[in-house]
Amino acid sequence: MSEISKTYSPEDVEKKWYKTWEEGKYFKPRPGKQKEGYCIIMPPPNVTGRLHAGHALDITTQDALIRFKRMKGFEALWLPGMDHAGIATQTKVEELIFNEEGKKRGEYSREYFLEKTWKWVEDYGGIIALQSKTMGASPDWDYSMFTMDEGPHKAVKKAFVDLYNEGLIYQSDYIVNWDPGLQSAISDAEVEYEEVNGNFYHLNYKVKDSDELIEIATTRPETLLGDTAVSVHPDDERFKHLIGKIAIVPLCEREVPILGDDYVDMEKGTGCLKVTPGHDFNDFEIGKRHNLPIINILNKDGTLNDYGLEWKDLSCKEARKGIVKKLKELEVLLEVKPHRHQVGHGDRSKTIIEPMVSKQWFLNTKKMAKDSVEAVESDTTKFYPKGWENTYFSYQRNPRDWCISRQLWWGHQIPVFKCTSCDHQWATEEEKPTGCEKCKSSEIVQDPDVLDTWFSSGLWPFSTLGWPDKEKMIERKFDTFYPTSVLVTGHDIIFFWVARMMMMGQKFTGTVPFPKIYIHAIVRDKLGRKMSKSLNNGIDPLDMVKQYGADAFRFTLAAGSGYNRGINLDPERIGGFRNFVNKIWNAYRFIEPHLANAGKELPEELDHHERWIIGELNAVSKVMNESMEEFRYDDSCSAIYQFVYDKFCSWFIELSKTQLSGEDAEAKAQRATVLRYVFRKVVALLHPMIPFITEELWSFLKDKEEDLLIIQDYPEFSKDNEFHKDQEIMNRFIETITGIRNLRASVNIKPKEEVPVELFSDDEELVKYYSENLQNFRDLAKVGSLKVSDKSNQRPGKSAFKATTHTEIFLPLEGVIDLGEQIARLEKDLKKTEKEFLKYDKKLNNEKFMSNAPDEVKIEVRENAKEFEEKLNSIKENLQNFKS
RNA sequence: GGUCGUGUAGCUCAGUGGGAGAGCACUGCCUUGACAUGGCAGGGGUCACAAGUUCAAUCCUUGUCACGACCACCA
Repeated sequence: MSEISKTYSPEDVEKKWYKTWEEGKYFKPRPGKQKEGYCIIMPPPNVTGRLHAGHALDITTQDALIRFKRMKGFEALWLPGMDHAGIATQTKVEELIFNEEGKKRGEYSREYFLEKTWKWVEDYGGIIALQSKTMGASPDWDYSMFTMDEGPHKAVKKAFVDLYNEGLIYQSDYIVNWDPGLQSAISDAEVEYEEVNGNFYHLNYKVKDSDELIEIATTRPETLLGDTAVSVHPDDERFKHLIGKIAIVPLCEREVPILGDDYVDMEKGTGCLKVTPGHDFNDFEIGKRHNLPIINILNKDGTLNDYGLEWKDLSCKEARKGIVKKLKELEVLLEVKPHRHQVGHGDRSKTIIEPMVSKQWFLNTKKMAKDSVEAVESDTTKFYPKGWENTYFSYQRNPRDWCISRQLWWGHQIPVFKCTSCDHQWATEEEKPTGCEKCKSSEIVQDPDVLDTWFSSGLWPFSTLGWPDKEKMIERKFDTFYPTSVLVTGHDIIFFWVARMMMMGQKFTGTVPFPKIYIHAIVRDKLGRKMSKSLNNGIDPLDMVKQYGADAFRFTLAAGSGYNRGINLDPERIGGFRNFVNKIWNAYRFIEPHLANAGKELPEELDHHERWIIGELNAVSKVMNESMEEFRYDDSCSAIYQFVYDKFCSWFIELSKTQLSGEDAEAKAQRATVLRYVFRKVVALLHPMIPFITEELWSFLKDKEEDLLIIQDYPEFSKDNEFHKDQEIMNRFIETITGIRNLRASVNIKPKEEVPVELFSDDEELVKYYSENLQNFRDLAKVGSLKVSDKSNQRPGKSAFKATTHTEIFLPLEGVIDLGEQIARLEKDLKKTEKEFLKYDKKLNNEKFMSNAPDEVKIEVRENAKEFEEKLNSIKENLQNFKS
């Protein structure tokens, strides 16, 4: 035998099969027996991205699904793509230009920058797609889309113009999260709050024409330069009398009104609030209520502008120091109390966010959000696991208008034009309109801002399928694949992405973009911590693939994926599953020499063991189908693991050895046939999880005319293949063999040494079965001589003895065994069994139980009681016997 | 402050109103003809705590404690 190596080496196998699949166009959707499409849209990774553990899980769960559905006979499309990632990419290219040319934004033209960015995308972008291939991802790469491609760009324009003309997109001066690093507005969702150490500064503001002072607490003293009011609660007895008077803001000596406003919390701070509508969200609202002027004290880069007085051009942080010093000198500053509070940071830039008023584009999402909530409430779209609905609802039930404009260059430029001669402003899908639609002037300019990246992401499920271009929709089979079948993603982007797709999908296609949403876990390190650069606890998927093979890594991720929220990934576990993959390899090595002997079809007449393994195979097929359908990869993996390892390798292969090396040619051929049959099903069942080794083994197992495993039928459950009786007997047989082995070990019999065994049972079928399978006892438990009889017969004397609920097992080894030890062991067992028996017996004697419990429970308890009574009696009698 | 979630074997985690499970780790024995990335056998848990519902609670209810995620607030 063998050219086949003793251990499986993944590297060459993986390369070979990926190439074969890709070149053979096996990832292309092809119509199958289901006559239906099945489509998963891959969450498009950032064009700047590198494969990390989260992607690996994303890929594994989606790829397993798409491979499963492909084998089930669906026209399966996994549509890959790439996101232009406005902020991330812009930042990267700006850095590049700065490093190469020492120039900053504003020192080169928009055209130059975009040229550079496209070049960057071409040269370095999309590495992640190549990396995905090492994981065995099977999307149809020919279908791939980039969010900046012409198709999605047209979709973005169409969507924008429609929403604009409907009045849902509007432009407004409003307070937004301003990222001074990016010099752009960002959406609420892109702000992350971090706790930092700060201070409460207590300041005294003078009240005009009075000796009174009003004490105010603030964490940001520098913003007083933008104060346009002081506010107290209208019912606050302490300050009520000040309402209507004028306060004087220190430093700038600005006279501002003292207001009464319900928003003020009497309990907080000093009960007096300085109002800075230009730089605080709540103050902005107060300002609106009282028609206060808005003063912007900041430049776009976060430094102070002319309102900054002597601190002009300093950053807020710098200015604060100077201002505090000055306030102290002026004796305005009363005290400084340390205070921990949350400060917003840009999720990409990590710079401190300044609330700032500026002119931005907003999308009113109220109606769309409501529709998207209803779709989930009515189960038109279902979350798996269901709990994530709450997260989704919490965002969608209180939608704030979405700030969709970004002061960046990389992205979809807002398709709004303005006429410089008549001031008319309009949105159009035309890329380069020639003149004003009203006055026909050719003096027109396009809005310089670009759209939030998530705007184009929201259209992704249908823009990738050709929408809104009728011809493209036919070409890309919109009708077959939309709505898509399921969305698979992590919970961190339920709001960013899932909610937006739900809104846009319903808005523009009239239907939800997917009926199911599977939210997978977040990958963490083995201690449950998030993977991060600072902890240096990241696990590189490429490393894992290299070390253990893609299959083992995939199986580990799948086995850890169900309805859980986190996967704690420990490389040691991958090692464990690498061993499993190797086990499969070696199971094949065992079967291989017998393949030539094997028939194609399962024989008509199966023997007991064969019926048993077919029955177990049937059962595991059922579990696999059901669990995959519900995204319970964990259940799928443990079911197939157990079947392969335990049922197939430990028992069926072991039971087949004697047969296969025997003289009976017919029996040999039959067993070879069954082994081949079962193993072909096993690799098919496993293929979605571990595609590489299964494809490799299939190439040895398949008939010449058969195609690759990737498009073979997935094994199905069949009523004809249920063999409950054989499973029951086999389970008892396994218990008996284990019992014999246990006894051997307990009296230190060497593994090679044969022992005599006597079995007693009142189960006639079992007695018959034991008698007909003497050879199996020899093979599996080194039984030299076996005596089987019913319990009416005389038991042997001093022996190693064990009772099961159905069989008494004796190893008559007088002289070898230590009787005292045996008795001690039996007494321990007796106690345990007694306890178990009493548990059931007590119930049977409990009137309330007997009158309340359902019949099937009573029957079961009665049976259990009987079984344990039998075991109990066996132990008691024989113990007595040994003692006498 | 709110929402959701978690607490089961040394570790990582499944699970069920009626007999406590898996993988890894651990112990002992085995260089057995597929596999030492292996085989056989084994030890180990008051199912966080308390009360309640029930004939029956690890599972349902309430409370307590601990932990986590997200959201909001933050003068």
